Amino acid sequence: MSDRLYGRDVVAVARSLVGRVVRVGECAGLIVETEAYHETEPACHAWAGLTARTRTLFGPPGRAYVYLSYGMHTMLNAVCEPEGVGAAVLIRALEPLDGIELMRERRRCERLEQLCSGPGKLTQALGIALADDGADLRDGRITISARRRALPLAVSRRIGITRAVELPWRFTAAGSRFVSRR
DNA sequence: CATGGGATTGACT
DNA sequence: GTCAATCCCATGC
Repeated sequence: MSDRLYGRDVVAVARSLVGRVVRVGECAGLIVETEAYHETEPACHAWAGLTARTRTLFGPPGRAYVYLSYGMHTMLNAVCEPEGVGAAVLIRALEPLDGIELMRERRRCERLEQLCSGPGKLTQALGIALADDGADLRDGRITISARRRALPLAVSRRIGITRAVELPWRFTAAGSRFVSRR
């Protein structure tokens, strides 16, 4: 089941995840922005091969790959492609749905548009930590819905990277006010 | 073993 | 627009 959704081309999965719902406890949000990363391009952590940090990336699909960015922000990814291939979809922004007051407290931010409008923001809002690395996204603490809302998709280049910048592997819900950058 | 650069964010000029 | 916070880890001597 999770193999059918995640164990295939990472770019297709990145497109497919826009419009699904991420839920952690009472908090939930609609995915409005994703990016694909694959071991064959140098922006991907798997580019350097299997290391302690990227062990989860090369593992079975449908798990959470959670890592620390800039020493302070945790990033949530969904591991994709067959086991042994290093690839994942970075969840970059959510439209808040449930548990909004709790997310406001965690983020110390009132504005709905800014609660989950970035990969570091949404993990803080949802309470996702490094300990969630490797968790199963189907029946673990973090879930991504099987159902998906059909949203008009916009394609663009990935943000915040210095290598393989030309790849059009960023997918956003067209016109959404909740994406990290327009 | 020392160094430097991030799949970022928020504060500040 | 610029910049620091903060730490993991890849790279190079």
